[in-house]
Amino acid sequence: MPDVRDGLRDGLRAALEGAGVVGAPVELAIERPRDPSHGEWSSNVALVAAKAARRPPRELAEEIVARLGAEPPPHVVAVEAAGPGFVNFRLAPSWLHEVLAEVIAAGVDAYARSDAGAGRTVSVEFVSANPTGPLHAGHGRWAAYGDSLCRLLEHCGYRVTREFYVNDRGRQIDLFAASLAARRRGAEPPEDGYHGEYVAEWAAEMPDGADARQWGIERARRDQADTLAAMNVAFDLYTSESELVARGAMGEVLHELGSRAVVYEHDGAQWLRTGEFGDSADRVLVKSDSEPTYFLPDIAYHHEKSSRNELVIDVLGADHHGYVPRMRAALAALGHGDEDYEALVGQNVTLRRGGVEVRLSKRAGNMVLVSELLDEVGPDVTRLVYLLQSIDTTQTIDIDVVSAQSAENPVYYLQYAHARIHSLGRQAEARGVQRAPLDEVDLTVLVHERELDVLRVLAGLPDTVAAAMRARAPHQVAAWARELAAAFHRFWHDCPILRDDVREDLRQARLWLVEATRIGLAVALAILGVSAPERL
RNA sequence: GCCCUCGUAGCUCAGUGGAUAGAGCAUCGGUCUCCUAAACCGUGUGCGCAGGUUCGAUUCCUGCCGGGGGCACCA
Repeated sequence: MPDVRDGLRDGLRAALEGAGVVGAPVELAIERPRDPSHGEWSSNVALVAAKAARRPPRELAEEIVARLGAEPPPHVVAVEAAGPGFVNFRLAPSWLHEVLAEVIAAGVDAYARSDAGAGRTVSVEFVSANPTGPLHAGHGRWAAYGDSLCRLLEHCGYRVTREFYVNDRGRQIDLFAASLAARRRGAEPPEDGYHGEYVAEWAAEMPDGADARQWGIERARRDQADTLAAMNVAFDLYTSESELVARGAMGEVLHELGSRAVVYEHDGAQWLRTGEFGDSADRVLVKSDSEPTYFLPDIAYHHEKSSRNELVIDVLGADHHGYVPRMRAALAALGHGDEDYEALVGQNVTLRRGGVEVRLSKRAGNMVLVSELLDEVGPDVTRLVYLLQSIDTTQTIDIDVVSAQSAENPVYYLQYAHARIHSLGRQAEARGVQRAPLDEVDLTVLVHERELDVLRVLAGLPDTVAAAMRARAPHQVAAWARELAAAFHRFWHDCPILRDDVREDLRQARLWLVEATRIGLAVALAILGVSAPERL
């Protein structure tokens, strides 16, 4: 896809050479200045090349400007040296008309795509909630985040497998089964068991003679799968811990580690030398009672994932951050490359209702389920709310605000833009207005600042998507969508389209501008996994 | 005690090694005989504190203070 910066970069390189700066390893950044009065694009060439050139940056900038002025790159109407030595470009609106044509040509399927991933395989594990209960609002964050991250990676040319690991054996399961069985016979669950209301509800559903463990796991998994489906999240691969163990993966990986001489015995237990691979201590693989710790099957699973993927990503909650060094160490001990494993640790979610914080606990009463959020506000709002914020900060979801049918709800701003676009389509149809083919439309009539602002935002989507992918930060796409919505609302307010007093050529160009906006919004929403209503 | 993470406007949050740090909400005041006013326009003494690296730090590093999370032969 053509990029206006290519021409600017070529021009800058030539000017730099003309100025006698040769061979300097210059990181040539061309960015949008924060202050629009500094032009459309700005480069720091002179600042970074000054040292190699042994000249003051401002002076170097002046010379570059003089040389560029003599032979300006495409669309450039003025080049200026500014500040400590920036080179600023002023461009004709034609560069934005080109952007509009590109967006339309690419369409929803192709705009802002890249092949940065080059078809590399990546496994992304997320949610992986224990099959001991429904998904709570905290899990919802990882469901929304993990799935959108996958969409981002796919958009950038990775081959993604969405993975869910089911811890269906071990102590938690024992407790869950015991709790279920106890409720079934009308007794209290064990002290350290599961006391949530759902346990009693599920126990009431349980058929006579059913095995509480097996039935309970299935019940929990079905509940979680329903919730995930309602959130528009679909996993490619569920891996059951007990099946993994049953097929001998645990013994195999233990043998593999043993053959690499990184396992030793101490106090009757078998330890892995994770301390030698960057962890703060060695870890137990097999306890002195011969029972494996949870860690061993986990290693087996990660070994397997690493063997069938070029990159392995785990999405984890903050409470699991301590787990990262040991898994990283175990994978290193198994000979996997350090860069091929990524653990993304996000902060927790808290809920607020009626002005008070609701703690997310598996203990009864105040647990807020994803399914409740879904019931209250629907899947789109639920996902969008999760994705509006970086996972690096603890998120407080105010249920009253999120469920409010008012402007206070941050989701509506975005949805309203979408609804307006579709409303325009309905209006146009009702009035018999049709878009002429793009190559018959004169886009150069788009010179209103509101129109150009929309195009400027649209021009930024490919960069935004690429950056969001690299940063593993889908919320950046959400932020971009809000920017686009804002630009669109302002355009809408100032630039009528269907009104009788609008010239036909301008109307046509604006209709295409709206179509490009629709495409940009659709691309962003697809990455977020959100669909927007066609009317509010 | 050790480790991770966050600290930006009244609130909820974006943001960048650069030139005057943004958006929504809230406040106050404007804008519909006109494609959706859930919109638009105006209204703001904010990067926790102190050092360091850099031509330039809110951004990177160190320390401190404050919030959250974690430190098992539990998972």
